[in-house]
Amino acid sequence: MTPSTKEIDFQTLSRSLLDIAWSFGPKGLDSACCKDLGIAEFLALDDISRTIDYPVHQVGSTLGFTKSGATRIVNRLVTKGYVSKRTSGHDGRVCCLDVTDRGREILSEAYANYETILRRIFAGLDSTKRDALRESLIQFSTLLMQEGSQEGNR
Amino acid sequence: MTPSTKEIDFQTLSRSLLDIAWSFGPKGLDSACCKDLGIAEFLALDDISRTIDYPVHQVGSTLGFTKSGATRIVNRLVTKGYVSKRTSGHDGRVCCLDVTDRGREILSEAYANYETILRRIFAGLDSTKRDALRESLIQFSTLLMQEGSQEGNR
DNA sequence: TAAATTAGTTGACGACGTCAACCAATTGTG
DNA sequence: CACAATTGGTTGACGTCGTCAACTAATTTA
Repeated sequence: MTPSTKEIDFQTLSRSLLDIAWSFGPKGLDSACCKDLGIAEFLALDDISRTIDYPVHQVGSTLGFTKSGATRIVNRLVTKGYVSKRTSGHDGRVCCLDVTDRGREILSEAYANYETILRRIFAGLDSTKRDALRESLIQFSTLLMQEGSQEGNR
Repeated sequence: MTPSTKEIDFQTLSRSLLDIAWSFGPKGLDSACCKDLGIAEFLALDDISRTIDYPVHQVGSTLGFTKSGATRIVNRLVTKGYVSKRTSGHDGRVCCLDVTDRGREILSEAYANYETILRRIFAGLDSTKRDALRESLIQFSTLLMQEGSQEGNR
């Protein structure tokens, strides 16, 4: 039986998305761009840098880790000097995370590395195509995040 | 200093791509769609299923693993019954990998799962937008793969 | 023909994240 | 108000994953 065109499209798309994911993973750009940070650590550090009073458990719930796993990730960031901890004034149980200056540097460097590579990837496109592609990727990411949020509410 | 618009765009794009990657990783769709396969195992299984006489070392070089790492991945697929091994007739050192019927079933199920989720993600878009987005994602994946190939040649 | 190279494997081990138990702080209930 | 229940974070034990280095066997090279 020959798959219908529609089915082939979704398989190609799925595989393409998986390839994209793999390319940004530990074997791909993550190791090239993020120095000594795994992708989970990088995302956690980025989130922490954008939010005031970011608690440990938020690392876990945002990225899908257990409390214990969140602690491990946070402790690695602290050990590396990219994040510091302090107790929340509002709740004595809560441990708030702040990005350090060094952490901000690391983030900047990583984003600069990603930019360099993305510019290279887009180099063969005219600016209209490039912008369209960029918008699409951001749109898809937004749709994915929304889908993930809805999944979480089930 | 206020970042220029251009810099913000690449940072947003980078973060979006990382979010996409994370969404397809072990904490995201991979666990939802691929049963007992990690993303590396899934990609290896998919590659093996598309190629005749796929050797173990190809698993390593395609996905960025050492020989040893490739052996581990392959052995896990064999243990799960999704891949079988045989010695190549052309070269007694080489171990050729074949996908089993069970392996094909697993791939089909996983792709069906991805399709279901992608349909849901695209549900709010009209078909023109949907097709454009789909094309863009496949295009970006292709560009990424090409970039990765050039990197490999350096 | 022997040395060098290649394909694949294996033991040891470090990195990562889960589970379960634990402690302390806070919230909820009677 | 006192106590039970819940929440935030940590820690030891442990399983999974992939690397390194050493090894064996097959093939290629000089």
